[in-house]
Amino acid sequence: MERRVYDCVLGCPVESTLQIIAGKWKSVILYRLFQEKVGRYSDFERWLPTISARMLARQLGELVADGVLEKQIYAQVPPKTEYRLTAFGETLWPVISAMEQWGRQYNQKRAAE
Amino acid sequence: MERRVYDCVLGCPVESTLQIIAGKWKSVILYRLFQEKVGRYSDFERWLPTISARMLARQLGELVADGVLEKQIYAQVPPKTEYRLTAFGETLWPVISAMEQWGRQYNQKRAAE
DNA sequence: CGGTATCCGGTAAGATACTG
DNA sequence: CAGTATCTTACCGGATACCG
Repeated sequence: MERRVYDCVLGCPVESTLQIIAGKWKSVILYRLFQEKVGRYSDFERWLPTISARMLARQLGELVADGVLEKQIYAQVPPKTEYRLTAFGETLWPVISAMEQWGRQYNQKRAAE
Repeated sequence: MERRVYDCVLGCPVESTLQIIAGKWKSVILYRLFQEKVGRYSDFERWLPTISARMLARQLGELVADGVLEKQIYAQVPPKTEYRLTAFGETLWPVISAMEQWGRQYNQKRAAE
């Protein structure tokens, strides 16, 4: 597994959180999973149309490695995998929710200018 | 002014928020300002001992450009500047607060392992 | 004191091709 | 369908030197 975006150098709690959700797509992946509960690889490709296969696999893998997502593999042909939030991942809801509400306000403010 | 870390490509609210607070040091800068209310350049150098002068100036500048911080310059020798949150910046508190609480939990979990 | 200017390396992120 | 492998690019962030 490759490394994540930011190392935590100051021990500040906000830094630790950013370490998990930073990465160009992770916050959106999490946001969609909070809405949809479960997502397959091809679902994410639809939800994030401009992401590359490599980045999607990496960001999902890092979230799994961090214990935020779990991956369920069905041993069948054609293959099928499902990603969902772990109980630990669910605890991120206050963070994602706050980010969503603030971002909504911000988008409106930008649109009004 | 140089560009920020992530462009918002999907229009997702969480993305917009990440656009503002992403950057290796921004969340910590904001967190400290919520605690201290006001910070001078040299204060940040103490609070973030490992940041380079260039990065400190850049991250502060981007936060000012985004309307989150305001910069007050005193025309005197030696020069003196103060940074504080704008009213708009204050609205980020729910986000930073949620990140701080979650990060605290996470750090404890890591420490217990 | 509070910054800029310049140069540069590491790595996040992208494009494309291929596979069990 | 759900990914890897490989190569390449972009740019974030660091080091150093200098300035009003």
